[in-house]
Formats: sequence, C-alpha cells, structure tokens
Amino acid sequence: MLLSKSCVYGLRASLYLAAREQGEFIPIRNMSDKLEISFHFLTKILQQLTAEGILESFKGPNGGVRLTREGSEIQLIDIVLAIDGPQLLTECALGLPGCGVKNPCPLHDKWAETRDAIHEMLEKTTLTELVRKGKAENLRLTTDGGFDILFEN
Amino acid sequence: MLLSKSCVYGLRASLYLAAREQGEFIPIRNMSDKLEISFHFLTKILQQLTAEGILESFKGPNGGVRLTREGSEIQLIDIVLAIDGPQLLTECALGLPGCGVKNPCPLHDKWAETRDAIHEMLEKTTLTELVRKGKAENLRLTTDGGFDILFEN
DNA sequence: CCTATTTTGGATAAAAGAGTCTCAATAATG
DNA sequence: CATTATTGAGACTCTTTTATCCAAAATAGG
Repeated sequence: MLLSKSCVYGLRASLYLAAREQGEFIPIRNMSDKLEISFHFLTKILQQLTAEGILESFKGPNGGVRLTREGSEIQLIDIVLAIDGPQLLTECALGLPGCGVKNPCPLHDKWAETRDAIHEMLEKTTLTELVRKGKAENLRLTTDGGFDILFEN
Repeated sequence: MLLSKSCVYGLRASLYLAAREQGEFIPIRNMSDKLEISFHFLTKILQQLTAEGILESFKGPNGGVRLTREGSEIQLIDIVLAIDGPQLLTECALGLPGCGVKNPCPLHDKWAETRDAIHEMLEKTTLTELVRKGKAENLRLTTDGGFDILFEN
C-alpha cells in the first residue's frame, strides 16, 4: 500500500472540509457519517492533523474542526507528510539506512527520480483544485454516490 | 512505506543472485548472511518468488536457489508484483473501490499518472542493469560495505 | 544405508497498523 | 448550575506484517 489507511482517510476528510464553507466548524461525527469512516478512528487521524497545524478544533456544542488555511493553500503533500511522515518520500528502495547521493544503493538514482515524481504531484495539487474538479464533474469521495450528496441537508 | 519489507528483501536477494554466476544454486543461508537478513524470513520470501516462477530451488547439499531467467530478462516489477501484489499499482489514492476512468475519484487522473511513473521505472529496470552499475561503482546492497565484499571467498 | 545439508511448510511469537471504547475536558444553552 | 454536544487522550482489541522456530522431505556423499 503506497499510502497508509490513516493517510487516505485524512485526505478524504480534508477534501470534505475544503468543500464546505470556510470558517465553519464541522463536527467529526458529521464527517465520519458522510465519508463512511469509523468515527473514533477518524477522530484520531484528525487529531494528528490538528497537532500539525493543518486543522484547528473547537470543543463543545457547535464545535468541530476546520482548515487553518484556505484549501487553495493546502497541498496534498502537507497531509501526507503529517500522517505518513517524511520517511515515505526519502526512504531507500532497498531499505538501506543512509542511502543518498553520498552513499547510494544501485537503485538510488532511479528511485529518487520516482519519489520526486510522487512528491511533485502531491506538492502541486491543492485541496481546492480537487474540490473544484469533484464538484464540476460530481466525482465521488465515498464508495457510492457523487460529490453532491455529501453536502445535502 | 512504499514497498513492504518483504519486497525490499526480495529485491536485494534477487540482485544478489543476478550478480552471481548464472546457473549456480546459492544456499539461502549464504545470502541471508551476506545480506544481513533473517534467514528464516528470507526463506519465506524466496519461497514466494519460487512459487511465482522467478526462482527455482534445489534441495539438499549443494542446493539453493537461482534465477529461472537471466538477470537481463527480469524486471524489478516482476519481483514487486510477485511479493506486494498488483493492487500496489492499481489502488485508488483515496481508497475507493472500483475507482477508474469509469467511476473516478477527484484524484484519479493525477494518481494514475503517478502510479504509471512508478510502474514504468520498475518495468524498465532489469536486475542486470543494477548489478552492472553496482559492480562498476562498488555500490552497496547492505548497510555497510560495497558490492565487492558480497562476493569475496 | 547413514549422515549432513538444504528447501518446504506449518506453528508460533512479536511488532505495527487499524479500529473500538471509555472517560475527562471544554463550551453552549436553557 | 445542569445538561448536552463536542474534541482530547488513553487503554484496549483485532488484524496484518514481520520474524522465529521446528519437524519433514529431498539429495549428495561416504
């Protein structure tokens, strides 16, 4: 699995938040229902994103979480690094510690290129960009149903 | 982790085999010592590669494993798919089942491109190519020490 | 035929990832 | 002040991955 499940859930939730009114605190239960993710598990993941400063939270009635920045200023890489950690995009393909330009493995160069391609994609893609695309084409963020139904009622 | 540890070990072992005389059966213990991988664990991994037809094995004294094809005809992708399975390079970045051109998630297109880049790299790279590079530049296949010391005595 | 060497396969154990549950802390509202 | 809604934090369970161990099968060589 390229991305951990936590990371995948974190991305889905972040997209959901970016698609909602900015500034509004969204209860996690609300998100877990819509996105069909276990409430408690999602809570854990969002706590990480809060700790990393990507989200901010508010307790009590009318509480919830929201993005600290605009969706257009949050790249996918921010979420991936916050959850899966930077090793994901720096590790050696052969698992050798300290593999780098100075002391590489035979696969280092090619692998570094590949990792860079992943990094670049994640770095260039913003939440807002995906939300726009999702809305325009009614793409899904969940197993069944399109983008729209996430925001009904 | 992009590749599982099993997969990483499988790659290292395959490179080791490709670097040795073709046709010769190499005992797994020999490899596990040189590559500093747990013997029993490596055994399990190589059994998978044998089952997938990438290796063949021979029991008893002077037994061991060897590549079924020449190293120049084995691509990294063969090993990765045999161990981590094809899902690795087909799964949706948001974890949605059945995500594809017909019913995509907002990230599908970009993710597919990224996966293709990984796939292409793994597909274009052969064991022999890496072995040649490793030998030429004395690169390492293990934590310490270069390529050469793997094949002393 | 016996012994040593080696893979095979299954059982088991330990560690990490995924998921659940409970209780405390915070805050709004009547 | 009591009630209710919500996040925070920790303990706990389940599953998968990683790792270890052992007995069985195959085979070479004396």
